Amino acid sequence: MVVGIMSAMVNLAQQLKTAGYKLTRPRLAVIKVLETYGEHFNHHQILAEGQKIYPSLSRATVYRTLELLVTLNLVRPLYLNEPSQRFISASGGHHHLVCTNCDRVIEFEQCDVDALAHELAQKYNFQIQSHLLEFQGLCQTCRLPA
Amino acid sequence: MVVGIMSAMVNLAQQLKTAGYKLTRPRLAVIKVLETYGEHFNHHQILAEGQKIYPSLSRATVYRTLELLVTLNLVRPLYLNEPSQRFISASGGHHHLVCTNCDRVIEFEQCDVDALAHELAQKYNFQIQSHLLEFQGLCQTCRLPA
DNA sequence: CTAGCTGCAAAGACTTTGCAAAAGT
DNA sequence: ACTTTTGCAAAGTCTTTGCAGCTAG
Repeated sequence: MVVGIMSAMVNLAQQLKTAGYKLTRPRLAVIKVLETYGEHFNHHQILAEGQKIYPSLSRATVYRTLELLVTLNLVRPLYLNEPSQRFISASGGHHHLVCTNCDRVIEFEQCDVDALAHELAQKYNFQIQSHLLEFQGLCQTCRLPA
Repeated sequence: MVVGIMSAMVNLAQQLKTAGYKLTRPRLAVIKVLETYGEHFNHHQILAEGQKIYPSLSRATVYRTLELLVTLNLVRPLYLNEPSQRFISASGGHHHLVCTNCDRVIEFEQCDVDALAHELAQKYNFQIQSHLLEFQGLCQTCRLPA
C-alpha cells in the first residue's frame, strides 16, 4: 500500500521517439499506464492495466519496455521489501516512510539534501541525478502501545 | 562492487539466543559471515562464505536464518538495482552513491537527517528506526566527458 | 520495404516449502 | 527426551530469451 504524492512521469513517448525508438501500440500502452497511475506500479500491475488499453499486450513486452525506459534513464526501479520491482521517475527526489511491520509506504515531500548533494558531487566527482530518502520504522498502526 | 565503510553487525548470536532461538552451527556460520564481512552480502555470497565455516550449510538454511534476522529487526534487506537482495544492519543510517551506469556503490558518512527524522516522526506518528539515503547518478568513471 | 518490435512458450534465476533426519538445550 | 532446526529436493514466483511473424516509419 502506498499513501501520498503521485508525481508525474510525462513525455515518455516523446523521449523514446527522440532516442530513435518506435512508438508502437504496446509501448504506448505501457507509457500511458505509467503516466496515468503515476509511480510505484510493478510489472504485474502495469501488464494488467496495459491490457485494458491494448489487450494483446504481453508480459515480455512490459518487461522489455520498462528495461528500455530504465536504460534511457527515464524511469528507475524501486524495491520495497518485496520480490518484484516497482518503477518511479529517474529524476528528482523520492521520500518514503516505510513500515517494517506492515510494509505500508507513506510519501512525504519535505526534504533538503541539495546542499549535501552538491558537497558529495564535489568530493566524489559524482554527477547526481536523483535521490531516495527512506526512513524505516513502525507506522501509527503498528507501533507498540506506549 | 561496493566501496566504502563497513559498519559492524555484532552481537547477533546473543540477540538470537535472548529471543529464544537455538544457536545452531549453521546459524552461527551465517552470523559469522555477516559479522566478518560486514554488509552488502547477498544470499549467494553468504552461502559460499558460510560453507567455508560449516561445509554442509544449505541454501535453505541461509534463507531461513536471514528471514529470521529480518523478522527480529536485526538486519534488513537492501536492493541495489538487481534481482537478489543484500543485507545491512537494521539500525542507524545507510548512505550510498549509486552509479546508474556501472552499479558501483560508494558509501559516505556525512548525513544529517536527524532533525527531519524527528519532524516526520511527529507529523506522521511514525517510530523511526533507521534510514537509507541514496543518490543516483554517474560516477567519476562513467560520467560524460565535460 | 525493412529493421525493429511483438507474442508465445520455454528456460533461467531467485526464493519458499514439505518432510524425514539431525541436533541444541 | 523433545522440540526446534536442518538438508534435500521439489515447487513456486519473478524475469529473461529464442524465434517466427508482425508493424511502424
